[in-house]
Parts: sequence; structure tokens; C-alpha cells
Amino acid sequence: MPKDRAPTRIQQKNRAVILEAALNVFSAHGFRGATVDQIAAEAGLSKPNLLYYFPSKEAIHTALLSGLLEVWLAPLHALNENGDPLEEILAYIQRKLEMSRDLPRESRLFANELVQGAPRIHDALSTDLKKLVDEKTAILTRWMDQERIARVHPYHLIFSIWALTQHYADFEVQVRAILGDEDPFEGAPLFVETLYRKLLTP
Amino acid sequence: MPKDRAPTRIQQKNRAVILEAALNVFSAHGFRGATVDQIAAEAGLSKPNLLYYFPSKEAIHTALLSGLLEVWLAPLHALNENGDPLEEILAYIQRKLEMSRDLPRESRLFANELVQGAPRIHDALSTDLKKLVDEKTAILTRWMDQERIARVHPYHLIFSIWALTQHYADFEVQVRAILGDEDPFEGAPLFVETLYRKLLTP
DNA sequence: TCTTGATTTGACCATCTGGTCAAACTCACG
DNA sequence: CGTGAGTTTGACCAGATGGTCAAATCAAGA
Repeated sequence: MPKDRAPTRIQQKNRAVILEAALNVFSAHGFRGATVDQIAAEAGLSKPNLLYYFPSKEAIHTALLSGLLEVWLAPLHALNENGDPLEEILAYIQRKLEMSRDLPRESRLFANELVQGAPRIHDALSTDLKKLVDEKTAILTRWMDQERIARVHPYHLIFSIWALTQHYADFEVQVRAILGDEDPFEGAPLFVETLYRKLLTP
Repeated sequence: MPKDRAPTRIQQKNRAVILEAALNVFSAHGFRGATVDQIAAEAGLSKPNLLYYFPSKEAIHTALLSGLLEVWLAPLHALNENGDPLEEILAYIQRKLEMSRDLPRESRLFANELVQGAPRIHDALSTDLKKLVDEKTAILTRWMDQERIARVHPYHLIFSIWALTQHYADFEVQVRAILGDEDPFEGAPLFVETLYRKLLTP
């Protein structure tokens, strides 16, 4: 374990390589299903070498999750009260859909954690996430009060957006098994746009 | 392992007890995260005793999944071409929502499997499930052709229903972290009904 | 070049885990 | 009540897994 100096070039590279490998493995097999050997192999390092950069499997997982939570919530963060309500919401949805397409591993990493009761990020959910969602639903509610979008339960509106968009990443096998050759991300954007336009147009 | 006679009273009871325990453990920790000892403890049996009734951990998991797949797909199966289109679809959605509320372990069992690439039920997805969905989307398409519901991509319509309804079971921790005391199943039925009524009314 | 800290590794360990087995026990029924 | 099949268990095993450690190797600044 290096002292707490500025990270060397090698440290920077190897930490990044490890996190990338860990993302692959954890997202595909969950925390318990992933093995340190697997991550090390994926990263092209020996196991002891990997454990030189992170003290434990748990530490890698935690570093990954906390590092990605910000990225994951950025689109919701960007929801802007001063924009046009419907366009803001639709833009949020499209951004989430793009993330499902471009960052499916990240989506599955969180899905794995959540479906098993979020043992490692429960705190972040009821603090950071709840705070962000409360903030944004307040905006939604104000828009509804001003009759700029139709009135619906704001929390369930957020849940529905998460569910719909992340479904394509989290349950990709199922979607592909049913769609066959058709690219899910061909029809999805139009479908969800139609859906939320109809739902929210006052 | 008993011979292939008719199952004794004890066999019947213990198999059921084991499957119930396995449902608890597998749905909470995934296949890899569950241990045979855990399932045995939950079932109130010793590990060798448990393995007397099922030859392996894998066998228990398979028995569970294949036994529950039918239950899981029953609501979609019940979608009836001869009923009123919108009411049929809304009834399907409400049934799915009830299953999320009443059978969350079953939902998470499948979610765990799917999010990790469905290594153990991939076949059933591309055969049984695909067949059922193809059948039912054909009905939806006919309804759309007859202009009895609005035209949307039928597969994405199905996906959206799955995503929305199962979200409440699969990601229950997250929903609860955000809703706090509020019961998710208080607001959800009205929300999803509104959503699909607006989407599908021609 | 030399030195010192950073990096890498082979060997190793304790624990966990899925699974086996022979022996013991229980139950239903003739 | 005796008997044979059905049931249960303690002891055990092999392989996997997370993690350690001392020794070897490397890299960069003096």
C-alpha cells in the first residue's frame, strides 16, 4: 500500500484499470458472484498486485459505486426549473435512455445492488438520493400547480422514468430474447416520448 | 434419494418447505450469493438432509424457477382478445401490480436471474416467453389496426408494463427509501392506470 | 550509478462452500 | 412387533476464495 502521497502515474493507471475490470465483473455477476481472481485476470494483474491497490474486494466495490453514483444521478440533477417543463422532462428521459444504451454495465451494477436490498448503499439512498429526488419532485409539483404539466403523483412519475429507461439495460437479455434482431434503442425513444407527452400534456 | 414411487407425506412436506426457504434465500441474494447451508437453516433441515431431497443447489434453483415461470406469466396469458381492449390491458397491469405487491420474492428471483444475463433460463426466454409475447402482441396489433387502442410499438408497450409494475418489487428498497412512510401501492395503481389510459385511448 | 521507495509476485493460509457417505434412526405396514 | 424402505445426521472431503507476506524487481531522483 503506497503512502498517502500524490498518486504516481502507475497508481493512477492501475486504479483505473482495476475499476474498469471490476465494473465488468461486478455488473455481470453481482458482488457475491464476482471473485477477486476474476477481476484481477480481467485487469491483467496478479491477485496480490490488485490487492496492493485496494485493500479488499469490498473496497473495490465501494469505490466503484460511490464513484459512479454521481454520474448516475447527473441527468436528474440537470433538470432545470427554468426550462420548459415538458421539454425538460423529455430531455431527462432521453438522457436516461442514452445512458441505458451507452452505460449498461453501470445500470446493472446498481440493479444488482438494489435488487438484493442495497446492503452497501442503503445510506446513500435515504440521504443523497432522497434529497435529490425531493428537490426535483418539488419542481415537478410546482409545474403542476402552475398547470404547465398534468397533475400526477410526482414520485411515481420519477419511478416510472427510472423503471422504463433502466429496464433496457438491466433486463437486456430478456428484451433481446423477445425483440430478436430489432435494436431496442430504435423503437424505445419514440415510445417513451409518446408515452410521457400524452401523460403530461395538461 | 427416494425411488421414483409416489412421494410420501414427508417428501411432499419437505420439498415444499425447501422450495419456500430457497425462494427466500435466492431472491434475497441471487444464485451465487445463496448458500446451501443458508437454505437448509431457513428450511429447518440439515444440509445433508436437504441434499437428500434435491441433488444439488442448482437443482433447487431450477425447480424453483421452472415452477414459478408459469405463475409469473399467467396474467399475460389471461389477456383475452375478445374482451374490451383497454379494459383487458388495464386489468393485466393491475394484476401485475398486485403480483409485485403480493409476490415480491418471486419478482426478485427472476430479476436476479435476468440482470445477470439469465444464465439458467435463457432458453425459456427465447422459446416459451417469446412465443407468449408474440402471441399477445399480435392481439395488441390487431386492436390497433381496428383503431380500438392508439397505435404504439406493441413490444415496447409490453416492456413498459413489465418495467413499471415489477420496479416496485425489484427495487423496493429504493422506492421505500424515497417514499418513506408512504405505501408505494397506494399511489401506484392510480398512476399507472392514468398513464396507460392516456397512452392507449385512441 | 546508486539508493530508496514503489511495484510485483509465488507461495501460502484460513475459511467457506457444495457435496458425499456410512451409520443411525424412524415410520408404515404385514 | 419385526422388517425393510424411507429419513436424518455427524464427520468428512476437495476445491474455491479472500487475503497475507516476505522476497524479488522496478523506477526515478540525487
